[in-house]
Amino acid sequence: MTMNAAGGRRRPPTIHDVAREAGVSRGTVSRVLNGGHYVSPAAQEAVNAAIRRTGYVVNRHARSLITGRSDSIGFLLTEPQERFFEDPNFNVLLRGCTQALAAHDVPLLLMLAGTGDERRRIARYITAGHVDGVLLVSSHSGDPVAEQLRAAGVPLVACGKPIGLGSKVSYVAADDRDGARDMVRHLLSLGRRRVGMVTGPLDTPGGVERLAGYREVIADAGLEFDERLVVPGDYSRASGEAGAERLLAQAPEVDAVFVASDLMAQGVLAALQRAGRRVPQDVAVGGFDDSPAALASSPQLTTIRQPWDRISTEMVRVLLAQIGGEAPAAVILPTELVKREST
Amino acid sequence: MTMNAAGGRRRPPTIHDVAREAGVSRGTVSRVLNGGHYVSPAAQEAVNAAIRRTGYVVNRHARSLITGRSDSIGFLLTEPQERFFEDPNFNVLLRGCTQALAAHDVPLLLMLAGTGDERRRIARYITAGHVDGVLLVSSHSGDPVAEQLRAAGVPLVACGKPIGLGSKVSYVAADDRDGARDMVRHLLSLGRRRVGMVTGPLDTPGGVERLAGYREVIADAGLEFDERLVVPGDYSRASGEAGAERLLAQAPEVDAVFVASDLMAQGVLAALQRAGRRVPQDVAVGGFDDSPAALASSPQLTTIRQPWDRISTEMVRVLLAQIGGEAPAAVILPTELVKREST
DNA sequence: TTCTCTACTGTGAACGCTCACAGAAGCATG
DNA sequence: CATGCTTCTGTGAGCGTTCACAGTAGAGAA
Repeated sequence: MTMNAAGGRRRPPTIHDVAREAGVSRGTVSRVLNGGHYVSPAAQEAVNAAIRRTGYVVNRHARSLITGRSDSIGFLLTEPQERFFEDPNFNVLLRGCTQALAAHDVPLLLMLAGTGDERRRIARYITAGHVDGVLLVSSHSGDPVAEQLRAAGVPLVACGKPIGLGSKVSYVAADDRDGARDMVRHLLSLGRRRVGMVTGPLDTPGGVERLAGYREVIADAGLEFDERLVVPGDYSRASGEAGAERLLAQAPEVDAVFVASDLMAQGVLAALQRAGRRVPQDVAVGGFDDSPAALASSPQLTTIRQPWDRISTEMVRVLLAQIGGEAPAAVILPTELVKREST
Repeated sequence: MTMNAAGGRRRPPTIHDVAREAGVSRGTVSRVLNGGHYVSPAAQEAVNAAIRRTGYVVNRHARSLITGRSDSIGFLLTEPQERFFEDPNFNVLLRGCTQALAAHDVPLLLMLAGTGDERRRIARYITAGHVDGVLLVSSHSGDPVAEQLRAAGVPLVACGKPIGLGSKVSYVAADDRDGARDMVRHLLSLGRRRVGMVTGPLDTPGGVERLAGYREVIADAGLEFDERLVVPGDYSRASGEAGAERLLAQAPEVDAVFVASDLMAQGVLAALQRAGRRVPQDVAVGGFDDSPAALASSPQLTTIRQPWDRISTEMVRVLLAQIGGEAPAAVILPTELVKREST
């Protein structure tokens, strides 16, 4: 147990070793490590060479102990676990954030809060200062963890506009309403006049906004809003399937459907197929997200692309800025209509 | 910047504060924190009360600095990113590991190594000792990162038997061969005699083993192995679709297909449907994984359940044991046949 | 009583780093 | 030649913990 255990690792070089190797003091090495201000080019070079020779890597624990920063951030998901399993958008977002953070050399701690116990544990962990900030995915309203973190003054950036939190919390979101408008306009431009909708959950901002966009365009086109054409969903595939069935029963004359997520749209496609409706000939179907599911389905889905790359990049940028002392910010990014086979 | 910045957080209580509050010394508090051996019940109680009163949470950085442990582990995914986006199994595994680690109060760092640069950065990060061990998902052979970590003596547990790494690396895997045998036996028991297969990638142990199980049962049943009935896949949905098309072209008399993953099976279902074959009447289809995709497809897939809960739990258990000094171990877990609509 | 053993407690040092401060050197200005 | 300024460098202290060690108190044995 002392010295090197079987197959053990040698004691890694410290800033001291580098200093000795470079013929300078600890302070100088530290300055080089932290931006190199007030360091002569000669010393700069000597230190860098010594770092390369020794294979030195900074000990983040020692650094954190004194700076009070942890130099790591948390990715907190408080969605119910089913959505996490089912929805590839989370993976895309997660990957984007990981990459964006990697560029800043900041590790990402994954925190999945399903049960209440987990929530409490994670909240304690975060408020104890073990992460400098939190990327939050929690679209439903009234999330107690989010509120607790906000109250504790933890830098926070939400994905999508959070409902119920004060306006003081940063968020990055796609322009849901505008995307919905684009899609419904597109469906109308195909000559469809009985355009239905399967909504997202209406306790989420995305769900509300996409429905609002639909209503606006229907009204602008001089069409009457028909309640029978709008059925509720919860973003899950199953709810899309059920929604389409209900839609067909309530309003069999429907000739197009705007579905508030690709995952639900998959369910809609399945239900339409079962009912013998051809897509897009009989019913045109438009999704939302441009998730991998949109390409995997057949026919491939026309959909609204959410700029996930930019969303993740912006979330990280805003969070790091906030950690650096800047004020909270809201960023809304444009969406894009992607035409494929289903319309 | 000194004292409390605007809206800032107060300096959290230290072990010192707790000691003073409890009327004992730092050492005693530390002992309570680390298991409570050689501490009188009275002191024990006083310390716990003081911790509760002060809201003390241990400073992990200070602890890590002296112990040399980071008390965190990495979840490293070196799969190509497409699979990560597409395959819900990763999410299930990730969630399982997160939960299992949470029970030990160990945070999980997510590391996604797509490009070569990312690989190098992550390898350096890990070998620098910033995590105590690594949960590895990298099913393809010849993974340079994995080999590097093994060589550096980093505790490592792979998900699935790693090809090409020395036998010194721990792994946890489902019994792929046995699962395949069960499925093919099941298909034969339905009276099918022209049983095809879409394999997984044959540079992965899972791919190899599932094919081996198929061959064994075909042979045991006194049937002849027919090359035309076996087509290669790579676990992706698209490859399942292509595989089924090829299978129908090569051996139109096929009356059952064992597909090496549920995701591919979704593709197979789509291709069969397009070709006008009814499932299961004309062709029975069996998948592998019991991923969420199996329930989402229609008809719902008969499949082989991989015990993901136990896999993740065991991975964490083995890894922690190894960090604690135990020798590497291999764990193979039984699978289970789940009958649904597709057979 | 005296000694030994066990159960428990306190104290200094150290982990590797950053930060504030004190100084040194070079150069221009009075 | 003193003075100030700028640029650079080294040093000591300290971040919050654990660990090894030294010690104390009480119980039981000699």
